[in-house]
Formats: sequence, C-alpha cells, structure tokens
Amino acid sequence: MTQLLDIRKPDCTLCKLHQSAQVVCQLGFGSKTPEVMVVSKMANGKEWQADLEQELSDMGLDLRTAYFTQAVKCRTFDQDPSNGDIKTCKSYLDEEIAALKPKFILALGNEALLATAGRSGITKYRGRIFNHPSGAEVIPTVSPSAVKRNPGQRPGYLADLRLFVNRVRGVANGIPKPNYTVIDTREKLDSLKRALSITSRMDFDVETAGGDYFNDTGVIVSLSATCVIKTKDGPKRYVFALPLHHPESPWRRRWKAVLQYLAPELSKIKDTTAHNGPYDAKWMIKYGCDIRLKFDTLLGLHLLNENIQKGLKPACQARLGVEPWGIDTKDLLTKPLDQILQYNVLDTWYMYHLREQVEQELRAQPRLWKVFKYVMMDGVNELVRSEMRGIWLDVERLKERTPIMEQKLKDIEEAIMIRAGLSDGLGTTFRPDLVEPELAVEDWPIQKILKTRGPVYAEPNFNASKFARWMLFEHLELPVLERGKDKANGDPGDPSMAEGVMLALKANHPVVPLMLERVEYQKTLSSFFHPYAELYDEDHRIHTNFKMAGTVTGRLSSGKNDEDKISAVRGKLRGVNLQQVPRSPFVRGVFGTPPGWSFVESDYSQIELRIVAFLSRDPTMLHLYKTGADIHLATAASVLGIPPSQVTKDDRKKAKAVNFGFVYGMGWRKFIQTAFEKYQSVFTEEEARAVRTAFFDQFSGLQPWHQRQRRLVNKYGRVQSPIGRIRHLPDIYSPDEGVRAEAERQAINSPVQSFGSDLAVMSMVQINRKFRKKGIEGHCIGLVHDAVNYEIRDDHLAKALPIIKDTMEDMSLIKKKFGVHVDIPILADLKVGRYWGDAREIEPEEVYNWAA
DNA sequence: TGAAGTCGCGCG
DNA sequence: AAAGCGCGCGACTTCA
Repeated sequence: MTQLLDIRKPDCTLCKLHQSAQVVCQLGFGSKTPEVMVVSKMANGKEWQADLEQELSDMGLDLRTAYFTQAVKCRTFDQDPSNGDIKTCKSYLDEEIAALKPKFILALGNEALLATAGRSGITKYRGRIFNHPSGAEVIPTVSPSAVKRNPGQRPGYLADLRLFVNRVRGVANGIPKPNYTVIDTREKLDSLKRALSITSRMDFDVETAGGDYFNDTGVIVSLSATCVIKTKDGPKRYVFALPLHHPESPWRRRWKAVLQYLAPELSKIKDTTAHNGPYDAKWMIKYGCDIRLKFDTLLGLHLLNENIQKGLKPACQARLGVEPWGIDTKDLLTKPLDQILQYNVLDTWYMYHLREQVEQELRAQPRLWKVFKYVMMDGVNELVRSEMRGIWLDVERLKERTPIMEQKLKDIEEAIMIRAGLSDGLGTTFRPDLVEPELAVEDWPIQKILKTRGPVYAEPNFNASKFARWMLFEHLELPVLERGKDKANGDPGDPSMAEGVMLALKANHPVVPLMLERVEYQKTLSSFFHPYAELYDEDHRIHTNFKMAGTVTGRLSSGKNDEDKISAVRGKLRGVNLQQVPRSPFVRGVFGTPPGWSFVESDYSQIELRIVAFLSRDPTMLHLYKTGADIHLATAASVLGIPPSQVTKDDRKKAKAVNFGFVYGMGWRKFIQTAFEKYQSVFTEEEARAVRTAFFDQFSGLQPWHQRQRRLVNKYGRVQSPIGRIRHLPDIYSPDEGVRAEAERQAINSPVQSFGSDLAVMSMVQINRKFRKKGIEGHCIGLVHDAVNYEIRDDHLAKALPIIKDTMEDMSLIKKKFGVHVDIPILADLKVGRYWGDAREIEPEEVYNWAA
C-alpha cells in the first residue's frame, strides 16, 4: 500500500471540488493485488455497494481479487464535478491503475467511462470493451444509482455485469469461430449456386455503402450467410462471404449480375433469418432476390423484452458471451475487403446462434410465438413491400401549395411585427436595440448574433427563441404565467411559450393570437412541405421506414432510417414519418394516387374504446356498443347534463378527450388543464371532480378494471394483451411513488393499445393475401395505428372494398388463432378518393355495391 | 463543431 | 394525495 499512500494528496487544489470536500483525494479499497478494478463516480454514499458485490459474486466473480475506487477522488455532496474536473482528477486514477495493475476495469456511469475510456456517452458505449493504456480491459455500464432510480435499466445493467464477469473468468466462448468460403472465383460462384439450391435455411446479412434501396445511388458491398444445407449425411452448416461492389472484389463491375445469377436460388429459400431484416430484405429485393423473412432476431428480442437494447452486437455479447466484433461501417469502400468479409460473416454466424436461443424462448411461450409469427413476421414482410412501393405525391399540388403557405407565413410575421411596434409596415423593421435603447449591444435578442458559427441573421425568429421571448415578455410586457425548468446554474427557466400559456394570454395582446396561428404555418412548412419537396423519387413517391420494434406496445413507428438520423448522405433520400401528416386536406391532400388508381383509407371505428369495453366488461359500454350507440356522444350528454339530441359536434369532440383521458387514468387536475388547452373550457376544481365522478359512475366497470390491472402489474411486474403480447413494467418496483403510479397507468393502457395495433397489422396481412389470391391490384401504402391505407386500381374497387371492410371487422381469425372471442362489434369506416385528405366517406351499402 | 437534452407539436 | 397512453422530429439551447 505504500505506493498508494504516495499517490494520495490530501491538500490537492487542482480543481474546485476540494473547496467543499469532506475528504480530499480519497483512494479506493480492496485487494492490494487486484485482478479487477471497479470505478464509480464518487465515494459518496455508495448505498449500492453491497448489492453490486452480491451480484458480481453471484455471477462468479471472486471478490477477493477486486479493488473498488472512484473517478473523482474528492468526496462532496455540494458540488458536481464537470468533465474538466474528471480529466484533472484522472491523473490520480491513472496512478492508482499503474500501481495496482488490474487486468479488468468495470466503469460505472458516465464519469467513470470518461476517466477510463476517455469518452462520454454511457448509453452509447455501455457493454462495449475498451482498452486502457495500462493494458487493462475496460467495460462500462450505467451507474448502479441510475438503475436504482430507474429499475427499467436493470436488465441491461445485469447483462453488462455478466459480460464483465465472463471476461474476467475467461469463460470459454461457447461458439467456435466459423470456417467460411470467400466466393471469389467463377468455380466458387457456381458451387455457391448449387449449395443455395439445397439450402433449407439461410441466416444472412448485407453490407451496403451510400444511397438507398429505392434508387441507384447505393451499392451492396458484400453478402454473407450462414446456411443449413441438406446432405445425405444430414443437415450441414455452410458459411460463405460473397464480395460484391468493393475495389478489391472480383465482381466489382458485375455485382448486380452476380446477384441476379443467384437470385432464383436465393428467392426459393423459405427459411431466412436476418437482424433488422427489412433493411437487408429491401436491398435484396431491389436487386432481384425475392426474399421473404421467416425470422427476424431483432423482432424476436423485442417481443421477449421490449425494454432492452436490440442491437445484434449487444444481444450476442450478452446472450452468447461472444467477444465484441465489428468495424466502423462508415466508408466501407475504403476498408480492406478481407476485414469487411470477416465482419460480415461474424454477423451472420452469431445471428444464427442468436436465433437458436431466441426461437427457443419464444416457442416456450406459445401465445408469444403466435404473436411473433402472425403479427410480427407476417406483418414485416408486407410492410417491406409497402415501404418499397412508397406513397404517391402530387408534385404539382405540392408546388402550388408550398408558396401559398410561405406567403401566409410571411404575411403573418409582418403583421406580428407591426402589431408589436417593431415594424412600420412599409418595409422598415425597427431594430430592437432602437426600441429599447438601454439594451446593451451584446444583449440584442436577435436570433444568433453569431461570432463564430453559421450565417449571421438579422431577421427576427418567431419560434420559441430568445427573440420571441424578448418580444412577448420584455418588449410587450406580457405576464409570465409559466417558466421552463430551472437552468443548471439555478437561474429560473425561460418564460414558457407553450400553446396553453399562449391561449391564456390571447386577450392580453393582439400579437398572441397571431403567434398561435403562425405556429401552424411554420410547422406545415418545416415538418411537411419542405421535406416532402426533397424526398420524392423519380416516380413521385415518398418512402417511409416502418419499425415493428419501435414502440413498447407493439404499435409501429414510422420515420426515417436510423442512419439518416445521424447525417443525411448527400443525394440520398430520407424517409418521412407518415403517421403524423396533418389531417387538414391542404396538407394530407398532397398525397394520393396516380391516375387510374384510388386512395382507400379504412379506419377502425373507436377501436381502443371498444377494446376497453371488451376487457373491462363495463355494462354501459358493452350495451352502447352492442346497440350501435355513439359513446362519445353519450359521454358528452352525460357530462353536460343534456339530452343526446342537443349535443353539438364540438361537445362530442370534447367528450372524446374526456373519454380517453379518464379511461387511461387522468385525474381532475389534468382534466382542467386539457379542457382549457384543447377547448378553452374553464372548469373549477369542484366541477372537474364532479365530471370525473360522473364519468366513473356512468361506466361503473372501469375502476374495477383499473384495479385489476394494478394488481396484476404489482404482482407480476408485467401485463399481457388479450392475445398474449407482454409489456414488462419493471418501474413498478421503483421506490418512487410517482414512477410506480406511472407504471400502473401504463399497465392499464398497454393491453388496449397493443391489441388495437395488432388487429390492424393482422388485418393488413389478410387483406394483402386475399388481394393476391384474387388477383386484385391493391397495395398497402401504410398503417396509421388503427387505420390501413391502400392504393387500389379503380376497376378493382368493387371487389376490393368489401374485402377490406369484412377482413377488418371479422374477429373469427382471432378466435381461431388465439382462442380469443371478441364479443363486441368491431367496425371499419372506409374513405375513397384520388387523394388522402380529400377521400370521401363511404356508407356501408356503397362498400358492397360499388359503382364507378 | 457535434452531441445531447428540452420543448413543442404533428398523429393515433 | 395525485397521476391519461404511445410515438418522431424540428428548433433551440447547452455542453465540451
């Protein structure tokens, strides 16, 4: 220990922390000749120390070989170390490491990550392996205190600990390295073709560079697969790596032809696996290989636990205990080919073993396995085709409507400036510094007075910016009703410009309603029209990226590809979110169908409330749905105390928000807030309580159902949808009551939302199958949670419309596949037209008697 | 300059 | 005692 005492400097003043420290420069404790060093942030509390030791020792770590220390050596509760402090203090940790020479370092939390691996971003780097200059191996994970606050992080945390312990113990990697064939000659290509013709299962992965699957700017760099081949001696595994477009590839000029040469065999393989399969499938389909995915390991992992990281590498490291592998996949074309192929092969090789494990776990839960097959895998294969087809954009309409919106925005901004006294309306914009002469130049609230970065703007910025806040709350002296979160330095937050606040200020100054109106124009342009103009392809179609593992409930998410979120490659089209296109016909109406085709939108009518009725068995709701009554109308009448005949459309709309809110656990406070923000209705506390009580009196089965869900989640830590999709809610074990209550509300909402979305996906699958079988030219364009959108050839509408409606409303398949008898009517409303936004509602009679 | 975090708002 | 749920993304700010 003498070395350690030499390191310690109790009078250290290198950073600010010594000022408030109870102990300056506190070193660690434990083995004097440690194999393992555990580094946390600071020596405070460490109330998790005992738990951590227990977990590590349960996993097989010998604690006698461990030494525990921290990245920041000062011990203080009053100051938070900055990254600079951590880097300063790192010299002590480095000396500690040099003196003790651990072989493995477990870094707990971002501060320890920074001090041991020199990078920041624990959520990104956790569970990866880094090399410390001392030669030690560093594995970072989240801090135990973060896990304690948020038990949802626990599974990932334990997986990281397990990886660490396995590395320390040198637990043999149970998976041998693969022997693989590089297909680099004509003979090998021919023998690959023969092998593929007798392949019964193929777990594959493509590496790509640049561009996208729906245009010709991208290339496939290589294709690799682990195949199962039928031989007379039984099934054998065969692993290949096929270089395609790469400077060192023999096929670099003929890569598309090579793929087409193999396409007939590749297309015939029924049992295929990929990780995030739609990505690989789309590239393969684009180049002629008609892949249908049988198993997607990412989707399987998601179904087993919707809360964990689903990347191939973290999953394989945690589940298979394999060593990390991987290369930087940026600029693949400049990397050595053999490296790429080896990486590509390991992806498929480990994926093969991952599937074995995931499939076994899914099959062990028969209902979950059915959800996997009938919702996830059936659904994803259809969605791949929808994404590739894209949605048709009326470019002419977009080009007409964009300038209209731009002019409106310009006009309203000018009106705001005039009303705020910042412009004379004749082209002279007064500079704020002239309006407020005492304002120092460096305080000019003009957007971005940029000294070092970007262009210098002189125009005011009406979004929630310094300028807008200055204009409203300083220049016009409007009252500050709410503020954002306090700043890091303790200053109060910025005045809120949220919609609710602005609505409350509406009468205070004429610029407020103008500002509110402006938001819509701004949003339309920046989020919709402008991106659309960049995104359509040569067929005037826009592509989205649906994720089947994008939500915890099983809903799809829609948006751009993950790669594009980091940086959109030049000349590359990005995806667009098709689930948040504004409902106004002015915006939605830019999407439609090319001549000769019709846009058909079919919505489930009030699907979630019907499922609530089904699950809660509330007698009133069941009665209302069985007799075909309108539940929103009924609530409005009951809440307002008037007969249903006197309920206006607007009343009904308000009731909708009430229904959903109360059904999912909204309290009276939130009710007052929503009622005001959405509909400007003012309720007193007593009125709000009364409305809530009246609601639960009317639907007397709801609160008992809430109680059942609460009991379930408290007992099992998870809830299930009617067909067996599971939502894990580990937060129910949180010591924080608010966090627990949130988990209880989620336990109420999840089975409902989940079942609704699974119904929509299964309907889409069935509709597509029926269309194919009957030769109907109709293609699904996308799903919007409880609605399916189709593009259907005009002369096929008469046959197609009844299929859509009947399939969506028919619950017998649910009975047949899952044994669940949905005993309430499920209805679908259809709209038909040339455009999405302009589509006309179709009465049921017309669905069955379509006359063009 | 880039990443991360927050707010606000589009949809269901 | 009280507590709607589920997303993606643009714009802005802050941090390093």
